[in-house]
Amino acid sequence: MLYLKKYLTEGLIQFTILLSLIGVRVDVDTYLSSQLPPLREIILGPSSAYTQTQFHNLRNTLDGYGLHHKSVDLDDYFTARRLLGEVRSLDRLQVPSTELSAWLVHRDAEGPVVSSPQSGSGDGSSGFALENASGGLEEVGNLEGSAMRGNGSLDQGYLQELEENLGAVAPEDSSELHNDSSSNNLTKEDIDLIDILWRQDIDLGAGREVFDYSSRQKEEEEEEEEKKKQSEEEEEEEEEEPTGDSWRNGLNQRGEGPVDGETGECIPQQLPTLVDRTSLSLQECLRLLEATFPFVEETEFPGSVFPVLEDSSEEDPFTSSSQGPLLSPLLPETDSPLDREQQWQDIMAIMDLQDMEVNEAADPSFNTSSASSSSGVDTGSLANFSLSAHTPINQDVSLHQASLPSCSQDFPGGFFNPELGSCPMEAVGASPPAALLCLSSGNSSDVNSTFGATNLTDVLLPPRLNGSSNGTELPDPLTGLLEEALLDEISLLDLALVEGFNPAQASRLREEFDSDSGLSLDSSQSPASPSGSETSSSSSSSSSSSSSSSFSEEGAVGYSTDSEAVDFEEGGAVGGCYQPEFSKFCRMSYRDPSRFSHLPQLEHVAHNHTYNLAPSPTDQSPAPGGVGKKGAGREKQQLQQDFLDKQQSRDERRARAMKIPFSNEKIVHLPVEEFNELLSKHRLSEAQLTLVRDIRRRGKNKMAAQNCRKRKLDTILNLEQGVEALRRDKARLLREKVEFVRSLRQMKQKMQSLHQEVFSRLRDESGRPYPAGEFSLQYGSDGSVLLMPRRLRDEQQQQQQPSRKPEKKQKDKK
DNA sequence: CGCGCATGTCATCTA
DNA sequence: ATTAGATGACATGCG
Repeated sequence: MLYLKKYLTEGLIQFTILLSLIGVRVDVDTYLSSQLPPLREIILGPSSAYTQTQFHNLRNTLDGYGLHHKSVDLDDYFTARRLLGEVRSLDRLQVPSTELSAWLVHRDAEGPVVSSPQSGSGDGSSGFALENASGGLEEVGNLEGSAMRGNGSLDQGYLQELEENLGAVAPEDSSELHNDSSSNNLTKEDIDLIDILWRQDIDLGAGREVFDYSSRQKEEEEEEEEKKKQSEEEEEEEEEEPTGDSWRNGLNQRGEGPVDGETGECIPQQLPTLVDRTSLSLQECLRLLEATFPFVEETEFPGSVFPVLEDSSEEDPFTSSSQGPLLSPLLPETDSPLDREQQWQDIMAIMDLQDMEVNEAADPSFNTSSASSSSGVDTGSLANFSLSAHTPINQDVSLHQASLPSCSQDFPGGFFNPELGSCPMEAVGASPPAALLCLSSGNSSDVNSTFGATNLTDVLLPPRLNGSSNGTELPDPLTGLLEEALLDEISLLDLALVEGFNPAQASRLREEFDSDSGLSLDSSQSPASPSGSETSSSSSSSSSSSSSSSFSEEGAVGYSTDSEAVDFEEGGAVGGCYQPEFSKFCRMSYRDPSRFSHLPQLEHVAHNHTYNLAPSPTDQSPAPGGVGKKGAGREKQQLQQDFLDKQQSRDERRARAMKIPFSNEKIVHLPVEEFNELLSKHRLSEAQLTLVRDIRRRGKNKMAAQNCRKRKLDTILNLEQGVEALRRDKARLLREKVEFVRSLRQMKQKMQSLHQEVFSRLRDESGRPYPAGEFSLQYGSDGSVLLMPRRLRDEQQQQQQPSRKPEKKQKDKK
């Protein structure tokens, strides 16, 4: 449990902060309430991910005014607020809400697909399940378990076959699929372009709403379907023909511009991209699926992705699979911490990815700082995308998002369905075409036909992004930026984030571990390091500052005038051997040389800049003891007097001239009551009283001015520190983002390949492949896989919309 | 002599 | 109303 808590806390908080930094309101409940109810309580603990929310609450409710302007909290508050603002200003990102859709099918070694579309039933539960040989829907279970079952399950041989064919078969299929549209042959270059487009599809990350989905209803529906299946099987078979017609009808409609089931808007026709650059094994891919499914809200198989399938169905491009596969659960229901960790990593990667390319395209600093590397990931793909816009073959390549509100396109790329928000709208406006092109990377011929074959990359992307390419190898874009020093900082920052995103703590930790920060921050941090000399100097203020956080609190509150030092020079009052420097040192404890010895500009801070006032009559009056002296004695005394005059401040000399019977230190530092008592004890003339009060006033003000200046200095230093910290944080975040992008890219490639492969092996009873444009694989929460007509699925989704929230609440209670 | 810096001082505001 | 503290502005001394 502790492990889980730690991991979730860290991961979720980082993730939350990442989102928050880029302006996305983070609602952790949305993620966790339905899927991981226990984790919610965990995260809502002291180290809550809501820390930032609390911070916002602080800003909203108090807005800083509730804090005393001298308090440390205020400094922390402003510091945190400033830092947060700077961080937010680093990248102007818009993270789209994307969807994550995943599919997994179970192939039956025997026979054709048992189930068939359940259209026109009128009961709404029209999706039909693909039964395995044993009949009935099969729960998503352990992958190996399913495989070993042999009959009705995916056997190992098939798994291996899939795995082996992932790299080769898929591109083949893609080429065949593309044949129908425009190009017959996929050259290597074309495949590269497709791959590039795939990479560009990276930013089509999954949205949070994906994880909101409660598929319990689908479970019930599946069960209901299972019950109905036996009775309606015959009827379904009868309806299969019209359903098949409906496919064609739908495709015909699609030819005119298919209508999105939800939005009713035209759906640009998409062609599939079947490029596989798998480096992961099929098992890994399946694990990934398994990790993803618990959060899959909407399983959607690309409908218009395979428009070609309908026409080419007779050709049966999927010759590799002669057997009629059945959908069946492949996902193991492992719940090990590792799997859960995998899930979180996947989710975080997906979510964080959303703004990746947008950021890269919009953030000049990013591109400049990591010109060669960052572009290697996405810029390269973008550059190739520009090529693809001119290449006919690329028009057949579909990289799209299934859930685009206006132009939803169904395609395996819809695994990660970003919404329009991920597109840098400011570049081309918020028009859906632009967004579509931005997100789907100019994927289909429809896109080009609809919006012209203009090279949109010129519009959407900075020019330099179009320069580099290759897209094959993806060097770390931030290797130049992120140096080894950042590694340590990452952990520190993460720790700070977990602890509540306290910039002060983060920076403090950072300073503790990062000695060579290169900043002149030593002044603010030095109180802690040379504490030995400091504590010995009876400097209460400095000690207090050293114990507190590093952010300017010492400047705010740490300059307490050590009244205990008042008595220090008592007795040496007027005309005595009073040492102004020493008294000043004691008085202004923050002047501890150890603190400022690091600052060159403060090396001479201890200078005694006592003013030499224009000699007043009292000042020129000789000291009482030296009036009647003669010769060397008098001269000596005069020299001594001059020395004292130089050493003493104006007020001290004045006090000495006015024969004030107590030291200036007392005058200045005594509390009001004691000061008044002191005045009452001594019979002083009006002039003396005035002088004493002036001395007190000036003394107080002098200290106040010193404190004020110290605060200013600390503020400046802290600003420098904050800027540096933000730079590092930014670099770290960028690196993490790139890593997430990589991970997600691999995931998507694997997912698409797997899905493509599995779906291509599906055959209806007549041995024909199912047209992907008309059917979609849909997953239930229990792992069951349904082959469902897309129209019916859309209807179900619409019906299920209102009941989502109650379901989530129910799950929360569990 | 002018400049920059540190410091002191005053006036003013605020709590 | 008084006091203490904060702070901007200015003055002063020093290198």
